[in-house]
Amino acid sequence: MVKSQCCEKISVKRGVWTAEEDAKILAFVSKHGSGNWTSVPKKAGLKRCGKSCRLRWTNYLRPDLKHDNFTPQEEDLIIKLHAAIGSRWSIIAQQLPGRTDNDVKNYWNTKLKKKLSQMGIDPVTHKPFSKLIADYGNIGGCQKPSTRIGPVNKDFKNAILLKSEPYQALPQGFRNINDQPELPPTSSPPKMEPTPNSFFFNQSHSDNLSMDLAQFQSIPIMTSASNGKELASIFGEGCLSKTSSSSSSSSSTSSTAAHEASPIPFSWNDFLLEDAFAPPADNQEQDLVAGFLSKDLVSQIENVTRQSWNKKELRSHQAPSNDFQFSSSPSISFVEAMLDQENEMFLSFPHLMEEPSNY
DNA sequence: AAGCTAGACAACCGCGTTCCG
DNA sequence: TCGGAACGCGGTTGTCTAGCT
Repeated sequence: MVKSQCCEKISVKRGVWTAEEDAKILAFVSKHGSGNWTSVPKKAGLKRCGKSCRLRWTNYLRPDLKHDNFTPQEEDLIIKLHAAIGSRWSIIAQQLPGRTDNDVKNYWNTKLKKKLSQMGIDPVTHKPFSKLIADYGNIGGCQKPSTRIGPVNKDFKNAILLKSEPYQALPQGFRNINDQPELPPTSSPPKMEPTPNSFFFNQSHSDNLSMDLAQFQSIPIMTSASNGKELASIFGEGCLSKTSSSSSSSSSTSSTAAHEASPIPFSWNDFLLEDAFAPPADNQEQDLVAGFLSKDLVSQIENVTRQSWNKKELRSHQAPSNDFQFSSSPSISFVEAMLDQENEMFLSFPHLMEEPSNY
């Protein structure tokens, strides 16, 4: 395997850090500050590459880091942010003081994904597995399964296997937190339809908005970063404190403090993406929701989604983004609409696609 | 007691972006 | 403007440990 560039030049130590090495890093940083990590190993007398030193510092040694367990409030925030922006761990971590992106990522991969799966929620899309099963069933009617349906999410598969008793499978304490009935059975899916016929987050669609995470990530956020209300409205109100502080100050700290000051039991249904897109009940509630997010986060999410969108446009050579729409009927499911969109791309750029569609 | 397994988390890797000469 | 170095990020792998057989 090819080693990273900085580690090719000299023979460097790898693996677990010793207390002596940590002490050298700490002593060096306290004296010279962090930065210019490539020179740190030499100056600090370490046989590590600079990149490794930087990681050790940022992920473990920084004095402002918390090393205790994640609180339920932090869990709550991680899941909601993941539902909104996906695996942008660094952005999520910025909303959790004392936590690193690595911490958040590891916690998600080892704990939260599992918990959501046990709840019958797909941790990738934040939709109930029952809905995904229904969508796959719909696809089966018009697709060639061997060619058009991608690999099913591992958690999805696991959850199907667990589907017989998903709720009962939860630990006792977890059930107490939730205190929600089991997710709707396949026969009575949640209100998910119809699919919006545009990539734009159009207010006119908000009543029946149902979006996949990937779709959301592609959306250039059309709201004002100065208030963030529309963006904030994607979050459910279940875990928000009614005594939330003003929306001008940030953030996770204030929201966490608000949680602690006036705990309101959150609903795991909040983490279903379609619920997250449901509009707040009224303006007052919208204000409360807006207070949930810091301005920094709102603008960061804006930037991320904008960049994502710009890249998408460049790659696809599409017309301006507001012309980029599903051609499908709004009455079909989102998955079908995505497949339609993919099919259009197949037809437009057959030379770029390995597997042209026949339908 | 030994071997196995799963969970937790630290560390690494590769790639994209930013910075700077 | 360009190219290389540094940095940041997300995904993946490695290591340690506790619990179970």
